[in-house]
Amino acid sequence: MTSDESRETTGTRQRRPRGAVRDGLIAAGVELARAGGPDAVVLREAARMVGVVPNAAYRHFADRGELLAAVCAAAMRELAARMAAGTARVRGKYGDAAAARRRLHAIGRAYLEFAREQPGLFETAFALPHQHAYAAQDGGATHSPMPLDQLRAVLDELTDAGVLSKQRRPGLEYPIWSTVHGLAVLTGQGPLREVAAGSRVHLEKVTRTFIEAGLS
Amino acid sequence: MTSDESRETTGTRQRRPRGAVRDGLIAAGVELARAGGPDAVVLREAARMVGVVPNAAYRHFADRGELLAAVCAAAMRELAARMAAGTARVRGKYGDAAAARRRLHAIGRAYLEFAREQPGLFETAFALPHQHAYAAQDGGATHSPMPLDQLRAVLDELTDAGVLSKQRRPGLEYPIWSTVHGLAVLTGQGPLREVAAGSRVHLEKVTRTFIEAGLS
DNA sequence: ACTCATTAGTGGACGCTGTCCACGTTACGA
DNA sequence: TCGTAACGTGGACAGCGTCCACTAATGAGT
Repeated sequence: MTSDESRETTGTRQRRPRGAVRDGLIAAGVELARAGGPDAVVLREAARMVGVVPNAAYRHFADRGELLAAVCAAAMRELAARMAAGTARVRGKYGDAAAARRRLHAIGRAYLEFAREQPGLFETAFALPHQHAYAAQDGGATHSPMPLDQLRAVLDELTDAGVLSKQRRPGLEYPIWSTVHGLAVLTGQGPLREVAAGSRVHLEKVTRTFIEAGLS
Repeated sequence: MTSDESRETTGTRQRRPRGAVRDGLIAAGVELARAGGPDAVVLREAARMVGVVPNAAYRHFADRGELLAAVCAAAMRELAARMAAGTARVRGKYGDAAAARRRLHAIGRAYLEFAREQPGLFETAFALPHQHAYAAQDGGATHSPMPLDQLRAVLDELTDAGVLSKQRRPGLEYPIWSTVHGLAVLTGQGPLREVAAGSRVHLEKVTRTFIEAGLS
């Protein structure tokens, strides 16, 4: 009604600034994933949200899988940021045993919180299509380290603090990550989803005790 | 070529025995899931494999989700059967500490083996749509207990054998299941999928040590 | 400043999917 | 035996991912 004259004939309606459509598609995809998981990232809908015709997306992504890969990377970054924020809130300088323990707990708590509050994004973060590698698209912004690296850092600190013996340290990040991730998945969309509704704190406490037992 | 006369007009080509179409659709869905995970369970393709028109499926399932739910249940049953077979192979009578430990190990090993050898079915087993409950369709065949129940039984045996103290026992099935499931997911389709290719046995050994530490 | 190749967006189409409706046929209980 | 409910069919629709041909804006090189 206001200005319908700009696209009188055919061709381009109006050109967005450099990379705006690409970023917009990813942002739209993130919102779709937030609401409905990776399957909800539908190319046509994302294009609609950006205000562009579906085919325009093919100028920026080879196919839907490539768009989804970018959305997955963004979701993973949001998870990493959440974890980093969680550990940053813990006071106590590096090497203090109690503080290091609290940081490990904070990492796990942030992980589970994210999985619970943003189930769609959490699922999407791990739904990277097998074909499309991460593409390491560094947009200039400085990101938080990946979950595995953050966990490694805390475990190294626990070793330096003497809480964790050097003998037990190697490779310990894998079973610990597995435990927390498994709990997130099983209680999120998995078979424990009703169990978790009633006794979430109990599950978390048991898991925490279990992990701490695995340290020694 | 042989007998094309049976469906000269319109209507039913030929009627299958009672429940054959339903069972066939589930079986076809299982094969699709085996090859490509839950997203590969496409209603029309399953109907095609059974040799029936797509709409026939709607006489047996309300929608695709309900078919998928049945396929998920079948996949979960196959996983449970695999685990039961794994523990059944372990010799030693109930209450023997060493045998109980071996049974716990066998359960976890079977779980990870199934996830690795049948990634599509494994993913599908945990892809139960949120709307459709399990529907507990007991076809008369006797099934193995669900994974959680099998794990509980072994942990109870470990308690009876004195390996696991009664104090640590309550709720321990959850973190242990989480650990094994998390490892399966992360090394299967997750971020550890290349890591696992080279050092699978190492990951499993570290995880086993971690779980055994959590018992005491 | 003007040209011109590259880039970015449009319009239309195709095949595939899940799902609905109306119809005909078969089987089974009354 | 008959009628009714269960079962399978045919045709249709909208939405999806993707391909092709076309056009308008952009920016580099002269």
